Amino acid sequence: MPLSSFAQSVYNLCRLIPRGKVSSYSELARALKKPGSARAIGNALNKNPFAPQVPCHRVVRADGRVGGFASGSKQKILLLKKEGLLIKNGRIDLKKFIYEFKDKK
DNA sequence: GTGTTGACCACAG
DNA sequence: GCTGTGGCCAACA
Repeated sequence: MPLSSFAQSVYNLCRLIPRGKVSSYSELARALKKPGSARAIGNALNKNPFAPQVPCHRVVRADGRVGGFASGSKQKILLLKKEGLLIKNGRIDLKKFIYEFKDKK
């Protein structure tokens, strides 16, 4: 297996984010049942071997900032704008565009 | 096994 | 709004 199980789970969740919405690294971490691993999530997405197949650009920071991007945060913002999101000063209105993963209990 | 790095987060000032 | 500090986790040397 070319990829670690952790990374696979991350990409798998990214794929589930609907177009026109975004999610946060923390949110992904919670979906993985590993809260606090937001940093590790970003690490996995940075390598993202499935880009642009996987919409990793739909993952932003918890405070609404775009965070980073392998091709430059600018490119990330542009992609999100194309998806119909509103970005203000490099920031996103999470209240409107955040996508929360359903945690099956 | 230890230390460094990184697309992070929360808190304090 | 900003910076700085401490803490979290995974990957790599």
